[in-house]
Amino acid sequence: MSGKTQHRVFEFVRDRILSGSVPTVREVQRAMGFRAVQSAQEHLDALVAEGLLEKTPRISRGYRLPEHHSSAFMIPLLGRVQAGGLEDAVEDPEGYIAVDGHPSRSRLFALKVRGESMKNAAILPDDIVIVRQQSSAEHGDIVVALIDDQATVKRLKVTRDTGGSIRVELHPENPDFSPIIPVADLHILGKVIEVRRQYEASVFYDSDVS
Amino acid sequence: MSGKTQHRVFEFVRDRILSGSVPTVREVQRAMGFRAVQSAQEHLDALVAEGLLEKTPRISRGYRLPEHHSSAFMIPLLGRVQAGGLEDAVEDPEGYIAVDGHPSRSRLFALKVRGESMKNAAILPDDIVIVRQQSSAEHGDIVVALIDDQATVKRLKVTRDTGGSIRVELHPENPDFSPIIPVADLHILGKVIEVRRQYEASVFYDSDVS
DNA sequence: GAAAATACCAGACAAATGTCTGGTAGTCAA
DNA sequence: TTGACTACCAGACATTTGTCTGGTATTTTC
Repeated sequence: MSGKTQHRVFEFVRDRILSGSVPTVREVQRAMGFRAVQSAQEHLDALVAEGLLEKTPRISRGYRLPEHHSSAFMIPLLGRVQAGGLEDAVEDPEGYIAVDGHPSRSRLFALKVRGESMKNAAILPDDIVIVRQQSSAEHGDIVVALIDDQATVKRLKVTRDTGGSIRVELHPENPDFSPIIPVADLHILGKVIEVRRQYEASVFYDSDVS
Repeated sequence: MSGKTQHRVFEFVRDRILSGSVPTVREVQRAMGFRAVQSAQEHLDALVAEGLLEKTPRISRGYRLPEHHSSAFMIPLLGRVQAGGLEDAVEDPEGYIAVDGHPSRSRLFALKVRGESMKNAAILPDDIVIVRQQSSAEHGDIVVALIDDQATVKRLKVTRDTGGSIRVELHPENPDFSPIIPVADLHILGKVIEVRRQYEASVFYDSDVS
């Protein structure tokens, strides 16, 4: 980054892109207080030349952050996921959350965990799991599956019984719950690739305190 | 959502917005195969009227997803935090991660957890904690404190002993570890407000499998 | 000191873009 | 049949926006 103004331009553009609205050249101009469009344009060109920004020529708001600098984007936080799969649920998300560092941009969604069945895998109620959409998974993956018309988070186990036939089970990570052996078809919605838990609003209670 | 075409328009626009590039009216037109701009415009107007989209009039690519007011931004992921506090560590972050929904933009940083001392609080080694910088905290908060020139994540407990004097302890959430009762000054770096764990790269091993 | 580089400004033009008016064809209910 | 409604089309216009040419100071480099 050459100069100080350059840096300010970059910060402005990066913040705008991260917040979801790419600025126009003239918006950069105004934000920096330039009286000429060209001043902003030149800084932007310089940033592109330095590899800090990327752009698509001639299309409005065509600036992007190179992959390694952000890859941040928003994915839907779904409410109820029930029979019928994701299509309906994606229709009506509870909100959106920012993720980064994941390649499969479009096939991600987030879900709030219900119940304590994955407690021993350090996944608690109200945690948010980020899920990559896929219809199959491997042994050991934590997956979101549709059981009894309800989305549930479980560990997938694929074993081979004495007869040599393959056996698929969904294991909770909590001794109080029993494994689920799907009789019919197992509908896997996706694989959990990240877990998040926010403490901010939560209230901690400790009986030791008077 | 009125009709089927409406639905396709919404899906197209939503996917484009989530992937970071808001489409223009004419891009919607072309994607849908309309021969008139107005056809796309009307569908977009309808979606706005239904509350599925929001827009800023007269500005290009001015469509947004509702409740998308979440301003995502990047915070530094720190490497070693040692004596001397945060200042030095923030200088040289290992990288940046995207967060959203938190108000205190500038006073956030992220840290990778080492050790299993918070296992029973569902915080595992290599988890990433997002920390709000503050020098004091309340009973029950999970905090990052500087112990022996090393940043550590613990539960803060403030109790009152029989004499009535206040007693501050840092509790691990793992029976294999002992509580820390700081003799001298306790240097709190901040409060943990979020925990994240990524599974993507991790390898799950289960001895049941041949 | 001259040449090059930096950092900005003024003004313009063509394309992209949001928006408008006024159509047609089909469906559905009264 | 009529009228309302939906879904689309044709064409146009005013801004917005990316891009360009040509300028002026100031600083840096040789």
